[in-house]
Amino acid sequence: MSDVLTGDASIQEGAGRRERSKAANRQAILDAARRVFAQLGYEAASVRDIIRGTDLASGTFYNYFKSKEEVFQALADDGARRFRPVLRAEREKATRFEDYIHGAVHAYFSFLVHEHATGAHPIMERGPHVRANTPETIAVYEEVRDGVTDAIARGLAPKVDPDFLAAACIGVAQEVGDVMLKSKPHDVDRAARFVTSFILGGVPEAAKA
Amino acid sequence: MSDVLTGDASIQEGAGRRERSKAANRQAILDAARRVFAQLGYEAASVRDIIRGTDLASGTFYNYFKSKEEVFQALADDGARRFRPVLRAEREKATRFEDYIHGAVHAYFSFLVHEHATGAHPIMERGPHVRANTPETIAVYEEVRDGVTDAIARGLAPKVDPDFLAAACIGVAQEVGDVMLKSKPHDVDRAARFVTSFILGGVPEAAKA
DNA sequence: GATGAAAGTTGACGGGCCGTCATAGAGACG
DNA sequence: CGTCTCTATGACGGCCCGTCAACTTTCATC
Repeated sequence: MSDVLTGDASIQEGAGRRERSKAANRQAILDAARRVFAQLGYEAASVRDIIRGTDLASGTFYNYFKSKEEVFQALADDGARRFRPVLRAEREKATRFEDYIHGAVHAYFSFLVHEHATGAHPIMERGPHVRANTPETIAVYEEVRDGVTDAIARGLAPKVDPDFLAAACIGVAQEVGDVMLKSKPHDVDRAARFVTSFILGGVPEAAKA
Repeated sequence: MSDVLTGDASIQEGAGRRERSKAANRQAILDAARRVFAQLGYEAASVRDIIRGTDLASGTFYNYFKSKEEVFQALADDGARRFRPVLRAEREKATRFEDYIHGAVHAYFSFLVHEHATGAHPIMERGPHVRANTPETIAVYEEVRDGVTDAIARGLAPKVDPDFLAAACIGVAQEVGDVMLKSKPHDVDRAARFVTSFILGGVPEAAKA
């Protein structure tokens, strides 16, 4: 039930009727938004489309979110918020740099496949592709950067510009992740091995430059 | 005048009045769109905003483009169309894999900095980040994949899944490119060295996996 | 040049979505 | 039960969308 990967954000039951309904409405909007974004794509979707996916009135939407963009960010934020602890756990679990990278990459790809299955699919095929830059998203970026900074400080990895390295790791993971999602069946292990090796090979070379 | 980097697409003069005006209008719309997207961001921009940036009437817009998205794609397409030959030239010029990678990466970063200076700046800071998937964009992707496939075939690089490798290269270049653009002054050489080393280190390792 | 067809431009129009707001209704609390 | 507060509602003015009939410009032909 409390699987980190699910976004159900199980509604807290111990509270007044008021608060429960509030949480339920918010969640209803988020759920509808996920469906609508998946179906029409972010661009084409309208606030009205989202609200029509619930049993709420149009005005109610604005009690919860300022705009379509804010809903999207909330969804992205949710994802990042669920994923970051996973990443951090990998960092703390690992004693070797290789284990950290592989753990993190593998976790990311598993996460990707899971989200992909949860109806986020068509959004990637349709129109301009859209990526959020929310606090939690940024936090994930920073978690990665801290991870590598930490590894360098502990002498597990050679001295490299952490900003570049974090960017490089994220870039490889994102793009290879996309390729993996486009080919079926999704071979998480193969992709993770590729990316891990690629990064681990790249780091010492980058350190020399 | 015929600098590959400029998007002026110098209007052909040897043609009827009709065609010249058509080309001029199209270009006017594209120019206005570039300005408007840069100023307001892609999301916030409206077709009306774009057309107001020209001396044309609203209806005229639709003689040239179906939608805001199509203009955006045309801009992306233009960029990709100008950049692809540069990439191909690097591929044909290079005799060693390292030279190809470095040439390509360096060219890409130079291109990035140039575009960045041409008012594409604020678009990256504002709202959800948007990336196109146009024929020419895809062609660039394929050019990269062909480049690495070719290198592998000629024995310049170890045997690796070309799709993964192309994705990895593009991912690293894109993300590190973003980081480079965010830090001033833009140190193209440093970023290019980093990415080149990273990739060249990663490839042989990835080949083992 | 004069002329008619073809191509292109224009801005007004119906329709839809936006975000707001006055109103109504549903909890909370004594 | 009364009252107060908080939330939901949907109608409203305003803006943008994409279309289209009317108009203007270009071009081929005589």
